Amino acid sequence: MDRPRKPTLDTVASAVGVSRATVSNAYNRPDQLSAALRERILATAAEMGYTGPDPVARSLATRHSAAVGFMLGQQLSTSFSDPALSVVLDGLASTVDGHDHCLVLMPGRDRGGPRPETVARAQADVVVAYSLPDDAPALAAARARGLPMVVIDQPVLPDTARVEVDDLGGARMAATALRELGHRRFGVVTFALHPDGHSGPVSAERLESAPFRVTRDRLRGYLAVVGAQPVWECARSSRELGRAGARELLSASPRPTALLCASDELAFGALQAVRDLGLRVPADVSVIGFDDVPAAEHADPPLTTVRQPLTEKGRRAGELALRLLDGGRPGEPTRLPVSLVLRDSTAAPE
Amino acid sequence: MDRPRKPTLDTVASAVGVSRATVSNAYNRPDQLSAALRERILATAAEMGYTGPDPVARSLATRHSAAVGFMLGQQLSTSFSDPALSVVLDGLASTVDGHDHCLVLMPGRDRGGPRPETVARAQADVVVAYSLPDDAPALAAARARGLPMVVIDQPVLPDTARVEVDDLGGARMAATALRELGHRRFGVVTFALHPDGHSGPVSAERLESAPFRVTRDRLRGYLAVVGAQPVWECARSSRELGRAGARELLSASPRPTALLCASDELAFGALQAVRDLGLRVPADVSVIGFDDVPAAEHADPPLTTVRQPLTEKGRRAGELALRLLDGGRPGEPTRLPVSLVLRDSTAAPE
DNA sequence: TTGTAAGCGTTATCAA
DNA sequence: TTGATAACGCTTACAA
Repeated sequence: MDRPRKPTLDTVASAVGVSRATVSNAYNRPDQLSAALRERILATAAEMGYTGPDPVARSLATRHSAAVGFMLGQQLSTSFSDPALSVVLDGLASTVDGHDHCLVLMPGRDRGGPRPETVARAQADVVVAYSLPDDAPALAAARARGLPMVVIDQPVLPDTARVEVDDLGGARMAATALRELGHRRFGVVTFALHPDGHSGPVSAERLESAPFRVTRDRLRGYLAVVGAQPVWECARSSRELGRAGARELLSASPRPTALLCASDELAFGALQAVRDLGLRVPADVSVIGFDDVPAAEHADPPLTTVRQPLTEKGRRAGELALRLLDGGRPGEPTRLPVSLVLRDSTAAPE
Repeated sequence: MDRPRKPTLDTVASAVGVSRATVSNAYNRPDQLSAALRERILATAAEMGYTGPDPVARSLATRHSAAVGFMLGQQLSTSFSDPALSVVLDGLASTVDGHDHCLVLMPGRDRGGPRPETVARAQADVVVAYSLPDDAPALAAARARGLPMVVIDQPVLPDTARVEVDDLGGARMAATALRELGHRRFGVVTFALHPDGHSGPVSAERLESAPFRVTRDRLRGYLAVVGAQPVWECARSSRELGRAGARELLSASPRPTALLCASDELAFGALQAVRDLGLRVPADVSVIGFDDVPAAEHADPPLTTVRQPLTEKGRRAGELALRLLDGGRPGEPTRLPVSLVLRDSTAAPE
């Protein structure tokens, strides 16, 4: 079988007996040629099985690809499984969707982010980076390419648009509420401070050198209020790891009366850990989360947590991305408010 | 300011004093030149701010872009908010991630799928279609481009790889279980049969002409067992719509003793609707779902549902996509098993 | 080990 | 309204 070479603009052009430019115009600038000719071109094209300009060639010529890239510090699949992240992406997607751009999710991980080669190859006109460590190679790669960038949460980079939240203040608020209820012995469960897969207790030194700004701030916020207290780091923000971490913290004696978690996912695990030990929330142990993901209010008991406007965060990032695409300047960082949502997982210690 | 034209292979080549091909080799085939020369080239490149071959130009020359496209019948943001879909995408993403391909999510909606123009422009080597109506223009567009395609759930198309599940059998199983418990009066809550945004009661004619195979099969499965019973269609698979639909069905008299839902999301809404009316699940009304999303077992009460292996579905689709990418043949459809998971939302009628 | 030359399939500018 | 012609930036035989 003689492989039937795919028709191109040229093929169609010579079939119709016009120039390539004219065929191009038939697709891109209908007003540049007579309706009759255009009709004829389109008909012949259809007949030949030509589906219109090749997207890659077009992108090469126009130098843009109508796509928004997205890079994150975890596995690609986290985009769909982490509740907080997926709400952010929901917001981002709805913005991008409305403007008919594709959303390009980049794979891979190298010290907390896609590999630089991946970034160098990704077909996108702008990228949004989600909570990458300050030193992620992916960041350098994106900059080097000169890709406009919007950064969610971190890091702070010159010439990038930014959307962020007051993690420090939120954490402080949460810890303060607990202290005012009378709690004095705390345990803190956090997700990764460093992209090294470590799980376990956290030293002050490890905390201070952490490249994940968000984690660092939430932790600092907690500790600023409650003083030096045991901290357990989980490699990822997952229920399972939170459960294990909380169990470790709860095995200390005297036992902490309150658990401060860096995310709702971890808090859900902590809730489970308390039950595992035959204890009750909040009678024996108070648990507080961070994010206010949709599941927080349906947890058992409903989770007290620090709310950040996740959908809005994604939406804003999307708007900024589109603006950069149009040649706009990054402008001042967008700072979204946080607030404490009191539910039933917290109470005064007995 | 004189806009500093971005350096290209050519620029670098002449700066180093070699040919363009050699610079290209320095990046793509390190073994084709001496280490020393390569070193020199890379150094000069770095110095000039050249970040390596432009991805679009490279794609044009090689005719592939290391990206897997994904198209679905709902808004882009559903990818992150629909529990069943996001688990499927989780599986797909983890496969794609491991092979260092980008995942390109296509936006837009036109009769249940991205607009054909969008598909024509998307930069991907293969596309995965998720539960698109048989007549979605997006499908034709993808075919026309000659993009290899893997179809999840539907439609059945020649020359495409396929992953599917026995929706009909699963629904039948669920309905049978309820009948055997003694239920005789049912209500059925379904998501869209047609991509027209309609919500309300469903006629037999509307059911039979439905272009959404999955919906049709689940419904047929239910009705085959329970006979002609009232069906309420929701425009989307959402808790809110499920709640409203269930409320309608429950207002009939005599009241149905069991609600058959086409998805867990709808079932969660139905659970709520039963409570809204001051009734109890399962004492007054039994509720059954479909999918077995993670939240099903944590629902109140834990939801009886038809399990389909969602993660596996995505993972298989990913593997098929990668195989097609390597020039493989579509092969036989992959059919994944379903099973009934009995939890606490079903019981014998009083 | 390096270079030459012919693509890859478009868009865009400007003249006819 | 249409057509030359020159980009766009790269890969890859094949020849040197």
